[in-house]
Amino acid sequence: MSRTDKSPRKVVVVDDDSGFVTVLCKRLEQAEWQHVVLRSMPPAEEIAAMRPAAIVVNPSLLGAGYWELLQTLGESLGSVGLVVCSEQSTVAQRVRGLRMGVDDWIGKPCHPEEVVARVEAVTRRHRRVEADAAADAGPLTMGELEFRIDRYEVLAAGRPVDLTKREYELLLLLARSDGRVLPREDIYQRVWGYAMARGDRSVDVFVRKVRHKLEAASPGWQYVHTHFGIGYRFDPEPNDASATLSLVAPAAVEDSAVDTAAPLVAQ
Amino acid sequence: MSRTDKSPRKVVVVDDDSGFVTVLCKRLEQAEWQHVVLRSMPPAEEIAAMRPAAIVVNPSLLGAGYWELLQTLGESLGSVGLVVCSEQSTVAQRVRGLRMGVDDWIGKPCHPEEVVARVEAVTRRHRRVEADAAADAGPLTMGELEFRIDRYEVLAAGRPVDLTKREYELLLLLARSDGRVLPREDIYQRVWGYAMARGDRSVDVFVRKVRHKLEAASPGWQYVHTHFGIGYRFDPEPNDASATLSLVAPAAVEDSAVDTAAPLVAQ
DNA sequence: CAGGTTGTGAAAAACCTGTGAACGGCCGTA
DNA sequence: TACGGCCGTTCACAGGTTTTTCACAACCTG
Repeated sequence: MSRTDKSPRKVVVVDDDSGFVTVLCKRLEQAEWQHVVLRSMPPAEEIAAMRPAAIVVNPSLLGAGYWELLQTLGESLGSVGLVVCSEQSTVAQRVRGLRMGVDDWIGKPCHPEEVVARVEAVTRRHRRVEADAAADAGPLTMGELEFRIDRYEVLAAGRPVDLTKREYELLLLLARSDGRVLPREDIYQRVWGYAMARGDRSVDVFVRKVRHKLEAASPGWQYVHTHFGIGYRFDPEPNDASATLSLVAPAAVEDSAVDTAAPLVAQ
Repeated sequence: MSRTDKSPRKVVVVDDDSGFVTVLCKRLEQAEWQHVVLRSMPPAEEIAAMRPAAIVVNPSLLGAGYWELLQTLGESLGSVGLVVCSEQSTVAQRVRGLRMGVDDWIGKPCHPEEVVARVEAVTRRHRRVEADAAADAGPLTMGELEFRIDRYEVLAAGRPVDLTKREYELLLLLARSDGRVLPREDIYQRVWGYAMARGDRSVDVFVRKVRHKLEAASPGWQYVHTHFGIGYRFDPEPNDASATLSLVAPAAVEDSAVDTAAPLVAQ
């Protein structure tokens, strides 16, 4: 599958290793990638606003909130490829990063050509429609909720909802998934950063806590929906009479149409 | 009846380095991956038939047709993740491989945990791309049915059909098989994830449930057809009016036979 | 018509999720 | 150092839902 040239490929490089950056940029130009170089880490939304196909980031610039930032990046970027290029790293760090949403992790020293190739591998087959991505610039609002991502806070009808960090991360992950059903394992993997053990109920418990707080802060709305045997889905729904009825109606399927020729069903 | 199979994730490992394979398998088990180990490279179709989420391959087993094979793999596998795990490699080899469709290239020695994490990263990305593609391409519709894959949901004439996970998977499998007859054993294997025991009637029972729900949600259509002695086939067919009416008012059959041209599509 | 196959309904078994509460680690304060 | 509050984890149980299993009826095919 050949590239569509009409949509210019763009990559954001976040690194302050100027030697590396210089060489990498040269290669990127040869490979016809637009590139933006940042010497320090801006908020994730700012990067998202540039709509790159991928990001190459040196985690040493992420400072204290290292993992949180990686995670935020992974979540908020959606289909944007996330490549980490670090000075040195342990297996454990790489594993954790990969589990939290990093698409590829390269250790320096590395050949810039390989970085380009890995960026391309990560972005291959991505042809995201520009239109629907345009939404995430401002503060994200859904139902009565408003997410202030830069402040780690959620407002319900204007009042702050008091969420712990995990609760916030869980809710944000769900909310950003645009109505998709997220399997428990995926949720765990992305919020906790490592694989979920069999029988772990943490996700359920946190969903309960989040639901409880949301119900208190924004009564009359249902946000988190359960998909039996799979996981959860975020979708703000005002609950009123009609919603109640729709829960009853499907049960009535027992119905008449099936009575075709069943006279013998004694009992 | 050990019901251990919770996650249908499967990975095929093609390598003859038994030490490595042993350790890797242990990790895969911990991470709850089904895995198949092959000591030599079978034809690509054979691998595709196993429907893994990813393949880990040691390119030294590819023999002469090295690159061709990698390419063939990359192409024929479609959405299957392709991870190369090689003894040693040059930058040029890795770059070439990545450009040809390899999703990640790991050099030995490597920590098996990292291999697992990379496999997971690759499959996660693939799933994400697929979900995006599904969302972009619009939902799959057949007859009155509309499949919303990212929501694990089926709509009949616009209204959601309340299917359980298995029911949904069964229906989706049938619907995707594009009119082919699927033997019971195949259906079972692909939906349940392991071989069907002799005399097991689960598939029949679920076909019945699905039929019942579809009949309630989309009357006037037949979707699942029985092939005696073999299995089932999906094919949306509007019932003609005579059949429908004969259940209710047999006397009117003669008159209504003319209606066959425009059966119940509207609305 | 015989013999295996499939449809059907219902009951039993297995499984999942919601829920409340207890436990232990962590941290800031007294 | 002791104390108390906050958080995340774990557990057990209740209440539902789903899946499996069974027995029998209806059906197809040769």
